[in-house]
Amino acid sequence: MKTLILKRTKKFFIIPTSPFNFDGTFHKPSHFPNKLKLDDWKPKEYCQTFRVDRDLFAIVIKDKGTLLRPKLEITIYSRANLNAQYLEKIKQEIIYRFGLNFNLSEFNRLIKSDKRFYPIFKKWIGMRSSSQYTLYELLIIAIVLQNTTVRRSQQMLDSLLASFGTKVSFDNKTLWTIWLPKELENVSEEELRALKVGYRAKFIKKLSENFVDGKVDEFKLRDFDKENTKEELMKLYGVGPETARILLFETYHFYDVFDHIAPWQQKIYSRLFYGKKLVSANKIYNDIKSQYGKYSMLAVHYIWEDIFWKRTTKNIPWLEKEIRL
DNA sequence: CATCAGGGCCCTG
DNA sequence: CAGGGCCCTGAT
Repeated sequence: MKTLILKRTKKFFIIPTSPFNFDGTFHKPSHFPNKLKLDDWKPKEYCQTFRVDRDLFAIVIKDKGTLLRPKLEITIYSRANLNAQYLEKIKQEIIYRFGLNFNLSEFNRLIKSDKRFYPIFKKWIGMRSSSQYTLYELLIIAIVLQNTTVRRSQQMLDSLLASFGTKVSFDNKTLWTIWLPKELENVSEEELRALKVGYRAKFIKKLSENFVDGKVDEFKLRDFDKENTKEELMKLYGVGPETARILLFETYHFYDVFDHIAPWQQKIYSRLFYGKKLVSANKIYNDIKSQYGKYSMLAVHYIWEDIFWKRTTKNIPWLEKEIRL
């Protein structure tokens, strides 16, 4: 097992667009927690391992501002000394991944006319859709989520990390990071299957090859429109419409990717939006689209994360049943 | 004990 | 473009 110790530090500040919600942006309680943690969070402070190209860092982000005058203090932990140019690159990467420069004013006006859910929106005003990960990293997570229960997804990611991940120590903390695509080059499908990832072994193997071969350019896609980005993502082995949708929302910050509702999502939406056990997917789709339009997925995200936040302090029986840990 | 479906996708006909 | 099959696991 590889352990990386990061001792050198550099500090800088980022001013996100206002208003900004620190905890809602840097912590998404709906995401599954595995044992070998990739990040850590407490109110006003967030840290994670952080890949930029082939380099590996750790970052600590602290909330040093307010909702309306936001300010983030970033500390980068690295092995080598970082020059100003490289620091700027890391800074821009943080800004992109967490959507720190997005203008949400139109969305913030829209939610005011929603009498029923405005109290919830108001709690999270300034929250962004974000992905702490590189494209490849989020794809790996999306693949272990496919066609299984959350408990098994956790197990799969943990055993993959234990075999191929890197342990990173910094600032009296230890977190893990996902391997690079190239590091699976000499790993066979059988070895992956031995980690009980099932038929996903082939997906992980071929997907990693796709990245090594340069079949996709994470950064080029940032300039593509939604349809083209989706098309490019779906060229990757193991990526279908649902996985593409997750990436379009979290990695590429498209706010309206509410085009498909899976049965398990349908059950949770039914409770959230109608207080009923089951409402037809078509009705949910039409209602959400007509109310929130080009911010449909973002609006759903606010309501969705809110119930998972509530779940951290109180038991919600129907939700426990639906997420099937 | 057996059967089944799950936070989809690939492949076939 | 509809439908079967897929690795494993926990629920029934």
